[in-house]
Amino acid sequence: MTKSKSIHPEVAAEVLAARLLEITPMWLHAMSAPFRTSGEMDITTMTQMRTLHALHHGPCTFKELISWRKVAPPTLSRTLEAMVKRGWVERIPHPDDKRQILLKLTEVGLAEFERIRKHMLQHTTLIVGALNNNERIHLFEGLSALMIHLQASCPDVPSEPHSFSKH
Amino acid sequence: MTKSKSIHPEVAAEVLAARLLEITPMWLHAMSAPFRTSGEMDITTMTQMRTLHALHHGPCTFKELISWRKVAPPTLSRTLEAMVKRGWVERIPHPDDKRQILLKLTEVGLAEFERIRKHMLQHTTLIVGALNNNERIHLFEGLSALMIHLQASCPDVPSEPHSFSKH
DNA sequence: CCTTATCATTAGCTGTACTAATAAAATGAC
DNA sequence: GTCATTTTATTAGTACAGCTAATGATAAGG
Repeated sequence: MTKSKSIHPEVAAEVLAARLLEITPMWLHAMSAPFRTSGEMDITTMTQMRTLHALHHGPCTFKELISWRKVAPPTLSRTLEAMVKRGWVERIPHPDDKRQILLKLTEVGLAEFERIRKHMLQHTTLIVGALNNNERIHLFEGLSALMIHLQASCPDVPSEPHSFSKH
Repeated sequence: MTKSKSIHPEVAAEVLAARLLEITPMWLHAMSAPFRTSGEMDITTMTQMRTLHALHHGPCTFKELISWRKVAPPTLSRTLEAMVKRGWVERIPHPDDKRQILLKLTEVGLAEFERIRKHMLQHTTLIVGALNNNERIHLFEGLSALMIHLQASCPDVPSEPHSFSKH
């Protein structure tokens, strides 16, 4: 029981992949359901949450954001339009290139990000609280390993917090 | 190394939750990116894939589908409209209640489901293939435990394949 | 029989994704 | 230095997913 190796001497990549495909929709649903019912946040604004997350360490250019989110420029343009209208994000002229823009979280935007993040963390904690410590260890270890490999192609934030015009 | 307990004597639910929140967007992106670039499937049609999955074991009523997907009736109605237009799903009159309808996969719909499923499995296998066996064991064990708890509130398919008018 | 409840759809809103076309600014060729 | 080219963000237009409110058809109940 304590040593899983004795139970599963080997887990084929395909078996693990199947499990991941099974659990992904369930997980998304479990994670987004409370927001949906509370009317607080929709699955559709997960994308806005990602954008808030990208900016919460500091400003970033439009160009970097589309490259990180891997979306087409008009898609981000629209998302930003909505977020600017809500007072979460500011468009700032780029000091070195008038074509480009810098995106920066407002105070309100940062507060909103942290509020939602806290809410999501509480909810997720409640879900995984149903696991016992041994199960949590397995999941944590496994996810951490997966994350390392995913991060190579998909970093957590677009890049280091910027320091423009300091050269 | 072989016994994770010696490394992590305890993983707080909140720590695990934070990791899950971190990895979820990365995972979604890694999973959907190739479909997006190939134009084969979009993140937006994940919902159609779920609907196909719900029906691939047999017909199901509209009512059951909205209860399983936990979406508003008009949402499913529209999704079905698109899927019917593609020839993947049929609307069948309910034998016992003229208000209700039964949804059934067509041959084409089933083939499409299995084709996409296979494609997704191959891609996911490629991703988790980067993990070593020990990591795969952890992830598999952890996900399996999580799935059991999620399944209570979110079953894999709406219900058993139906057998109407057999009573 | 006639009111009420249930069921699926339509209409109309928001939001995310795409491509194609556009306007503004930077870059390069000459 | 001027003009063509490239780069950058936006607008226009389309498709899809989510919602609520309103509709029409059918079942159920008084």
